[in-house]
Amino acid sequence: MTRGFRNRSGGRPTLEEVAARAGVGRGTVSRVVNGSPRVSDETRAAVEAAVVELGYVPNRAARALAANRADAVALVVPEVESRFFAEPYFSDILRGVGAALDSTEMQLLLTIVGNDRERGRLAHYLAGHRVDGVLLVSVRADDPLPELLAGLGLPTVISGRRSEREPLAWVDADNVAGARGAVDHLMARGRRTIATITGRLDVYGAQCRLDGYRQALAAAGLDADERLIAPADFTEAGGRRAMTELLERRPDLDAVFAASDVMAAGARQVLRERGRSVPGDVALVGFDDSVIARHMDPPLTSVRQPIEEMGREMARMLLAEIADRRPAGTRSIAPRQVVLPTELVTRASS
Amino acid sequence: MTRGFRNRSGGRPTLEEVAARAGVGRGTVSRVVNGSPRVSDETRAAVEAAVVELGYVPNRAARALAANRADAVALVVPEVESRFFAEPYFSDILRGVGAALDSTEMQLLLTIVGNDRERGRLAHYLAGHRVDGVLLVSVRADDPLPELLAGLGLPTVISGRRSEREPLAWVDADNVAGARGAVDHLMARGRRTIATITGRLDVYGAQCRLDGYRQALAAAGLDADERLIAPADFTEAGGRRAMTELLERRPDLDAVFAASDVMAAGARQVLRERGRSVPGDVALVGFDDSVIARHMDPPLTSVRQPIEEMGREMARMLLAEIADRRPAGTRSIAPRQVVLPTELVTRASS
DNA sequence: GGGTACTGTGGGAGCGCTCCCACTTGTGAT
DNA sequence: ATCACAAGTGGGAGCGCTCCCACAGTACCC
Repeated sequence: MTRGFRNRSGGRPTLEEVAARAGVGRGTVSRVVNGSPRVSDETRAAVEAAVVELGYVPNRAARALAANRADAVALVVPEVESRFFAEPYFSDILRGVGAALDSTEMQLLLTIVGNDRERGRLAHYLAGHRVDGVLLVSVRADDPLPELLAGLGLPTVISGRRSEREPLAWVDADNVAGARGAVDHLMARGRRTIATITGRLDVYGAQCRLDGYRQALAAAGLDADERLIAPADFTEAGGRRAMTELLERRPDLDAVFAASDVMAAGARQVLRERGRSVPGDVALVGFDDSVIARHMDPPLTSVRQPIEEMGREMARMLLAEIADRRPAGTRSIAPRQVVLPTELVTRASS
Repeated sequence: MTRGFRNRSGGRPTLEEVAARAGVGRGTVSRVVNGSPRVSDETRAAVEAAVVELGYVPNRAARALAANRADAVALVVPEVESRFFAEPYFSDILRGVGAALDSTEMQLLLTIVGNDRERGRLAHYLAGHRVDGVLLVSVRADDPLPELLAGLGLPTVISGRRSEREPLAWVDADNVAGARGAVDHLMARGRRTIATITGRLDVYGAQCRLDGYRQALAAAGLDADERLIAPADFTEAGGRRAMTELLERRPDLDAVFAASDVMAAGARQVLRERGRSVPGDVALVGFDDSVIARHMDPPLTSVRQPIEEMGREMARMLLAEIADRRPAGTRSIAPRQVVLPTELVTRASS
């Protein structure tokens, strides 16, 4: 069985060969493969048959070169590698992004930038026109990466606003409503003196959670004593410190809303040391619904963020943004902000 | 400031422009950029200056198309996503692979195939000539993936032989020597009745660890009682079961070598229930040096595999293999098998 | 002096696509 | 019948590279 013709790429069929087989021109095959509507049904069927018979798979590089695109997006995580693997947050995001990209020809590049050297490499890399867009996750407020990307003119979607006026396209959980829901839940359980332990208030999300706390109390016409608010920093030690303060200032408190599970864990320790039972004396609610929430004693009521869904949404937005920048676009005015609802997971601590 | 000329790719300079700037031909710039030695020093300097001035970065797609390659390799993990994130093994491998690829133009594609549908997608993807090689990690003996890759003629490196006669290029830890070292250590501590809990013996690595155990005993002229060998399956429950058996068959044993830390943890539980102290009554050694080894009570002596180094070595091998298949190759006869030494991490359990 | 061998260099051809323009038909309005 | 216009199609040009052949220049040997 001799096959006279064989192209360079090891026998892989090209567009041209498919065209010959189907008895049509190159352009037509291209249209079919790319799902253009301007092809008659019979021609389309003939081409599709040829594609299957020959086992044709488009050459990525040729397509990318001709169309001046990369067919790839990067998921950039400005975080040390160890944290990337330690936090379930990232695996959830990755799963969501992966799911959204699954039905696409888009390739996902995972980029973990742990230091400034790697940040420089990434910048150089992106300048080389190797991705069509960037998904930015877990960015600190002072990171120069977003500005850098904006400078390159690369479509970018960020997870979690960095401020109220986030210039980049973003998706975020509804931190305000989540916090409000947590406090409402506490009030519904009959608690009246509800304290809160906040995250670092230079982080926008922490600010939102505090706002939600305030809104809930205000709506219920409850005591809005500032002594019930203890600022911390998202760490366990911070949670301990804040809880200690709170107990000193308002020994009569009967509930605590912590802006993260980790801080709630710190608070729990102090509560135990001081002989306050949970939820008997003090009800406790956290935020994030992380693994530790399930493993605490008693298990912690917590506000769950739809992380995977956030990842999926980010990818969708980015895809839309990329499509919008392409010449022959079905210019769809992609949304540039998406807020996803949170969910209160009730457990024994409240 | 009007710039008369602007190419399609948004002002990114091309080879041609660099050539014009440096006053040389296209070929010469290509040679410089690709590190060919056949360029005079002065020409090279001129070109390099032009590259820097223009901020030239080669267009990946064009290069891939012209050179008929992908400039990317895939790290394929046939495992459900949750396990990928749960096991530190993968993050270590990834770190090693990343390190080896860092100095390269090679892009790393992380592919987690959790089921047969995804396996099919991967096959189609790879058929599309999108990677130059594949790194295969954590493959079960009955997985069809390796054969599939071999069929595609893709350079492939696997971590851990699947059998003694592994046809693919592989890198593996020295399981035999690791096990032997563990048992030697136990003997040096004065133990004489040393049992072992094996992994699934259809896994080649488990077989090797058992061999190492046997070799160590044989070399010392010690009791090679088959009743001291309890087969298990790498799980904690299996470790418990095996330990229970062992205690029934040889209540006089004074040491146990488990072929994984997880099984050692199971054994530890049974030992505690039966009132045997560790290491007082029974010394315990595990394998893998995983997180749980450090967190056990007492901390577990364990055989450490150089996982990150294995990842690095895999990437090196793959790169060499790919280079060997390229036409104008410095045909270097890349090694196709690498065995890396293990290391005994001594802790309080022995 | 003419060969022979290098080293260094320029540039044509071509990789497999997409884009777009030109062309052929078919359809309906005039 | 004529024109206008859409739908459907073929194929040229060109994306930015690499490969390779041709050729100039220099060096060395008989």
